[in-house]
Amino acid sequence: MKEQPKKVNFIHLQIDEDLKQGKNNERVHTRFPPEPNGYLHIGHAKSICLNFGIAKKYGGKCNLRFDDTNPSKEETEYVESIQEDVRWLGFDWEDRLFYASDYFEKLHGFAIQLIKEGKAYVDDQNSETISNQKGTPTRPGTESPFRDRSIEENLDLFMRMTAGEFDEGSKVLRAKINMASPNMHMRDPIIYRIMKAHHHRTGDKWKVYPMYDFAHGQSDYWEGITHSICTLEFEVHRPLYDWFVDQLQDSDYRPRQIEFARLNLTYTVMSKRKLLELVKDKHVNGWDDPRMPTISGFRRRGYTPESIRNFSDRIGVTKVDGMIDVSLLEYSVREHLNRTAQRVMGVLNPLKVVITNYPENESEELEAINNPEDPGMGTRKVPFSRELYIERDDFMEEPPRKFFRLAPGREVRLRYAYFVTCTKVIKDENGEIVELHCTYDPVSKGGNSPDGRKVKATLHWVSAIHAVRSEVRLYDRLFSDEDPGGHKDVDFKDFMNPDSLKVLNECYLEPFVRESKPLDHFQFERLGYFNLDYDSTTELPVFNRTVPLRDSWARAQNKK
RNA sequence: UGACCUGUGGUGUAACUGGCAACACGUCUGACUCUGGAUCAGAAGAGUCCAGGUUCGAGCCCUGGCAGGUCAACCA
Repeated sequence: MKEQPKKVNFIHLQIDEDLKQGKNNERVHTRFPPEPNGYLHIGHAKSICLNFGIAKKYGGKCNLRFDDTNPSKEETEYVESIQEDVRWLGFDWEDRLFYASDYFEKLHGFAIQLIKEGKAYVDDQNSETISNQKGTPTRPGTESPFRDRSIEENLDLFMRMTAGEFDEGSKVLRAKINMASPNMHMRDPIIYRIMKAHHHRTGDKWKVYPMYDFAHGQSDYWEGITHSICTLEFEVHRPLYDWFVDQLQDSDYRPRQIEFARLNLTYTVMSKRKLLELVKDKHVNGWDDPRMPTISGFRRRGYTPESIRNFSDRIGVTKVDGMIDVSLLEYSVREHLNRTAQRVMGVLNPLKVVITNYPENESEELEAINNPEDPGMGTRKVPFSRELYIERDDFMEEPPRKFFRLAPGREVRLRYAYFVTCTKVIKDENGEIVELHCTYDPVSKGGNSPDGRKVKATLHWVSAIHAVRSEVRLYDRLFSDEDPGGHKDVDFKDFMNPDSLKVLNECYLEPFVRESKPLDHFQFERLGYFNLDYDSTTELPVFNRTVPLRDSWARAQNKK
């Protein structure tokens, strides 16, 4: 499947420059370093495509590393989902699956080294006191009274912290850097804290855990990462990471951190904390709810890896913090699914049609094209009979100008079938239209008119007795505001769209869909792209609408 | 009253060591069509945050502003 030609971004340019200068023996090695504290979202997909994409472009490597330094938030479930998502997106870390916890021993040794060099000390103060002494961005901090403890005492205390002799929160290990630095992160950052929590990989072995800032840069260093790509908010951490690597460095090799702007999408939230809240408080049905911007949500919704990769490439990579219109994402799926999705006919809001001049108890099979964009996908047979369903929206008793579909006395084409003319409208006692009578023209079989007669519209339809009754779930944006998380005084949940999920139970699809497996993609002609959901049973298939087709009729209506 | 980062059509990105601001999405026309889809053809829309400066020439360089973002978790 062809993908767009890859765009060059500023990171590629910097790598080119590094290569030209012969840095790091001209190696290129990146990594994708998620914390396993939630499911991956589309913003992570951008980072995954970037990091693995760079490795591919430069003939280098890309590691998958879990930054699992906080056992209180991390779980194996997340580790597994993350691997599944990265693989599904089409990327391979080969044998390079790592964990920050792989380095706990080394990190601990490094901390001891810093203590011995007089570059780290144990502080007995509580977090509030330490925080107050840090100062503010505009005012320098003040030094801790424990800053000048002897190396021996520091060593002894740190070993006893490690042994679990002290309570959580009673002591921390801090790097001794500069309390007056204009960069807050250099003001004697905490590098180890006491935590008596069970770790998903190291179990109960450790009573002290390294802070992320103390683990991340060193992990990159030990893995031989050359380009540590991360998001903008870590820019101010870079001097600290460099400081730690300075204490370790034993050659010319050094990872270079490059920051880029995280992805923001309109009408959604993109923070794990907020997504977790939606899941925990049951505002959605789990991390893979098709309305979620998670990779698993998009997968279940019917997005394809190709479309997400193309999207990632189209949005580019910069340091400008912007907001991408979801319509670009939708364009990306439509573009891919248009070329690849099996076409099928399905009626979402059925209106019964009786072809009065078609014989009773008879049926025939008509040939339909599986994908007009790809003749290689072949054709299939669609059953036709006297009683059909068409879309309610495709009939109007009093059609306005420019409504081309069925109306009393009007002739339209039933796709791949016949020309039919509406002869009678049947209503119930409430005046509700319940059935249409039509006649068909037998010589128009297949949908062609031998006499060259034109018809303004082609409708999709399903033979009533052959139809597969299904449930179809229609999704709309989860939030009604462009930037639900961007309001200071309003909680993002206040913007939740009450109509983000609409379930239709009386949908009729052509028999072809019986063959499908969960996640199979279809275009329901004239409606949109859909895929089979995991919730399907043999009695009741369930389909998700991935994205509707562009609909210029509906758009024209909306403008009024 | 700090440090760091960022300012290019509505949105997202381009513009090689200065050389007529380009592309995509979106929007709007029209053509074609057995999907009011797709496709094709075309249009509108920015003079690059502002003000100076250097230069034959500045989105790119310099100076000074302005605006936005990030940083004060024993989170990552």
